[in-house]
Amino acid sequence: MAAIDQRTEELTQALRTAGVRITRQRKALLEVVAGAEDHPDAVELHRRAVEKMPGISLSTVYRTLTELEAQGVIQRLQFEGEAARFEHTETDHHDHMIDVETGEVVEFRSERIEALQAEIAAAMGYEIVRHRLELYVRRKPSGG
Amino acid sequence: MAAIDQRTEELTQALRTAGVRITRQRKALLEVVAGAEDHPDAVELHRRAVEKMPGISLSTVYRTLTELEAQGVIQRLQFEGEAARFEHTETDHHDHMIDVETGEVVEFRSERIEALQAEIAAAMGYEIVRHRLELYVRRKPSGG
DNA sequence: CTCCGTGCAAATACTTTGCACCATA
DNA sequence: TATGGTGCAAAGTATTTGCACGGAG
Repeated sequence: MAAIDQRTEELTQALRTAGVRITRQRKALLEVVAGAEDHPDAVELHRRAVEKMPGISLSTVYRTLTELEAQGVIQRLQFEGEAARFEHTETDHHDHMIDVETGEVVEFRSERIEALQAEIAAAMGYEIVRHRLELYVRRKPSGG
Repeated sequence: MAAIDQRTEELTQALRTAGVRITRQRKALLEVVAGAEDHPDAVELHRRAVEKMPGISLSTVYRTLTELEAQGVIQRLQFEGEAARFEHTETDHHDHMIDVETGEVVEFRSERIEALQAEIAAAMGYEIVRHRLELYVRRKPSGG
């Protein structure tokens, strides 16, 4: 978990530099976010944050998530009919595949799709600001 | 508008066959849906339905939209940070491009992207149930 | 010591639901 | 006439906000 601590420290410094005050609550949430390998929603993040900083409120979690999103530390995901989920900003952009049976979320990236999207937008006189691609999938029978 | 009336009539028959009772409220909403060339939300659909059937309630609109979605007559769209919008099910599947400045929604379709998506899912052992692709775009300066 | 952040509760926005009455098939 | 649909108001979710107090810089 040393890697997470280091990542948290880096984020802390970067945020402080950006003029964001690092409170115990924010520290706790940063640790949770840096350590999350899944795609938790606000309530789940709050649940985890409470373990590190008892008493932290859900409002503070929401407020901090908004701030972290603005600072580019995390990204907000909005899947069909679900509460918003969050993920830390990776080095690379990626899209999501959601297993409709299990709810499992798999990340993927396709340069070809990215390129095609830009091409399509350009052909219609637009440039892409951001995009959202979600594949709702089911595990293949795969012969047995 | 004869085309819309005919489309409404077709839908009415299909729904009746599927065991869905056609009330004045549902008739009104069907007409509105069949005549909508844009992507209205529930409140806007209600506004339009009231003109055809004064007194129709928002709850009924929501309930009917859920029913129409289940029957495959319409599709629910969920863009970022907006209330759900609805569109009638076209012959062809398509994706959406949303102009972030104006809010305008443009439909598009790319066989190549569709094929790539299926390919990517297959490579990971999945088959696609449905997908969602949204391009949030901005009009290009285009040398002006 | 001064703001900015926090917890709390209330407000908000969208959507769903319980219930008594009404209308379609 | 027997369901199933409707309007209304109230409840439900997910998220945001006003306010007085508290802690980070």
